[in-house]
Amino acid sequence: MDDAGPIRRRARRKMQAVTMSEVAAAADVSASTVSLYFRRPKSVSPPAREAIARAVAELGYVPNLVAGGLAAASSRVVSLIVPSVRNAFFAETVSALEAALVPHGLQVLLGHTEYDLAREEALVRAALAWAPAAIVLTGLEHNQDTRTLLEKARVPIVEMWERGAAPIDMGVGFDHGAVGALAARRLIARGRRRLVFCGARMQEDRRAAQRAEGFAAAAREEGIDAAILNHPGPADPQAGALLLDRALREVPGIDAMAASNDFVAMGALFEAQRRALAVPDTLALVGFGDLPFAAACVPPLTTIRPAGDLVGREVARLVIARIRGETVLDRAVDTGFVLVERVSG
Amino acid sequence: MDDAGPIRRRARRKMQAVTMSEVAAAADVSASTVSLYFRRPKSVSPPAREAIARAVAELGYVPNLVAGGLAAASSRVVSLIVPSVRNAFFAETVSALEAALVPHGLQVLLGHTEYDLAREEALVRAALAWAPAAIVLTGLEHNQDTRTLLEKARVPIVEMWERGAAPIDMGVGFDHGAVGALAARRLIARGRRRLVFCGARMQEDRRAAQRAEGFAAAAREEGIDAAILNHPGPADPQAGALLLDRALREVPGIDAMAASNDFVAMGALFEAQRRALAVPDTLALVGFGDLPFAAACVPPLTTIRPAGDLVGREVARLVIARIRGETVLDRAVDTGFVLVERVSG
DNA sequence: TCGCATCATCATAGCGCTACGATCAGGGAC
DNA sequence: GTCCCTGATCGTAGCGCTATGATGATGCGA
Repeated sequence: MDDAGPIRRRARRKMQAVTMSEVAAAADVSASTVSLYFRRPKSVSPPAREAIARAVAELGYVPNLVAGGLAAASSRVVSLIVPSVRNAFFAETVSALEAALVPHGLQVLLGHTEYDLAREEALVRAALAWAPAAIVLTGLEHNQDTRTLLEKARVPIVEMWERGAAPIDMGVGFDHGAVGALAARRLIARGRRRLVFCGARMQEDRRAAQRAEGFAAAAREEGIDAAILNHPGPADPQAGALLLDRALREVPGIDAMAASNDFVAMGALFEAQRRALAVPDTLALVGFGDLPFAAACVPPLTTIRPAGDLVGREVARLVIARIRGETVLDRAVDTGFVLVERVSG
Repeated sequence: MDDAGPIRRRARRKMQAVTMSEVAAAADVSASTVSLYFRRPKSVSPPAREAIARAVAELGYVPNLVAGGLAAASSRVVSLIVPSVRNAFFAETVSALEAALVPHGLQVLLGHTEYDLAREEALVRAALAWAPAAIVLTGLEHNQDTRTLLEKARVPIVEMWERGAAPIDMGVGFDHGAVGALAARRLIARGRRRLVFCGARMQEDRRAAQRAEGFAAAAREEGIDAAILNHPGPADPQAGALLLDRALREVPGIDAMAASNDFVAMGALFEAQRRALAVPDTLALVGFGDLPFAAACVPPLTTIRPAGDLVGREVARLVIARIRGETVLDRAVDTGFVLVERVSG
């Protein structure tokens, strides 16, 4: 019952220079028409369209997507969660994905898990707070809380860079076990019998571990007992050098090595060169990634190329289709990989 | 005068599962208190705090930052614009910056210019639409429209990875000309006289061009006329191989080469190996970046290390200080660089 | 006892936009 | 002329939150 009467309140600070209604006033139309002009220009008559365009240009109007997102109950943001952009694979995917989304007016909100599932959960929580148009994350393994959060969210979700178990919503990736198997079969077909898989950070990088397992399993099928060596640090050339050194000591008669990625392979290549160990004659070497330097190495590196940019583009395709309300039939896209036969192995 | 009367409207679709007022109801406090709980927990009494925490956990409440951003006239987003995350330097910076911002509840909105100033302008426009807490972009060179947009925006702005002209607002980076000069002086001090700078994409990558110019200028001071070679494609090892090939043909008697980055240097190293050209005896080689493989090369690569992660951390420091309303005295931070003396040059 | 801080809590008015439904003009079909 | 359809435009009611200032409750010195 406290009808307080005409209390004067201090004017609230204005958030932005030019608002939509100011544009509307300048163009002599209503705010609704200006809004429509941005969302469906074709529904606005040419004269009004022109007047609004002129007003927008003159006033330097920039639409406020925060307000738009709130009103529309969904923002034009795609939340992207990867282990690390310092990893060349994810950098490529992030780049391709962003490039494919921008033409559709979508922007990328980026987060890094550093291979930590708890951090992933925090990032998913933060992502959800933005009412994103979609959430893209890496891999099929998540915390139970993360899963629950994602399942409850009525948002398109894409899990990428892995294939196997059913995705929560949609998936884009390939079978890492098959990559490892391909490397093993390649080396065996070339007459190698003492195989080692050298990986880095496999205690965290589950996909690298899958490649290692696929490698060992395929070797076993051929009656060969392949060794798996892990370096706990980052997957860089130094790890490759260290791993080759260990392999040489721990696996007598080693004649072939597969690396969990091309940087590791390159490190092994350099280490072999330092030891005057002939590649591929004495030691055959297969990498993973076909990173830009693989072809330039001496000798050129045989490697398995996943389509990192294709992953990004396919993710974008699914996301855009879902935002448009189209039904997505292929909810689990296989982007595959190819063996790039060069000289090293 | 159309007092329309009690028109029934259809209920608007609810945007999210649990709202703040539902949490408030469950915790038996007002929505204001819940809001305060999230913004300044210490201003809420312990019993209320506990009740709210319980309600949040039970209902699985996730705050809506879109609404918060609108009401508070600024969002917890930092817009980050780089040429490309496929570039290892920027990947490192993006990674370090994101890691430093997340603990402060800030998220990164990422955009790639691909070295295109028009694209940069579009990205700045899109960034502004999010009322970001800050805008971080790469380099000091921008379109006139971009500059105007940024100057008008009342938002902290950091220009990174370059130093020279005054930044629009704040700057974090180093002098690329000095990097080139350091490379030249190093090679000359080691007795080299026929110098070449090999760069890639320098028609677009202005900072690489600055390194080239600094290199040539320092050589000139020593009475040496250094050549500059540019490869228009991406700065990868293939470019390095091509450039060394060209240098060998176009610069008779060449005895030293500086590369615009370590990938290019690595390509030159491999090309030298292919030609049985001794490094450093016949050809000295200096790179830029100290990327993870530089130390692992054969021979280990002498290179100049910029502090890519430091750039990210310093940017974060400035951004956070400004968001907190602190005065930033050092508006142009020099992150410097160091010569990493190894074997190649 | 009063007066005046201090602290915790609350009610309210937007932030700038979009979705919805209403309105209005113009154009056939009958 | 009437009816209905279509296309363009508009007014309004929120979206979920935060900033602001008001309201009580409590403590403390005088």
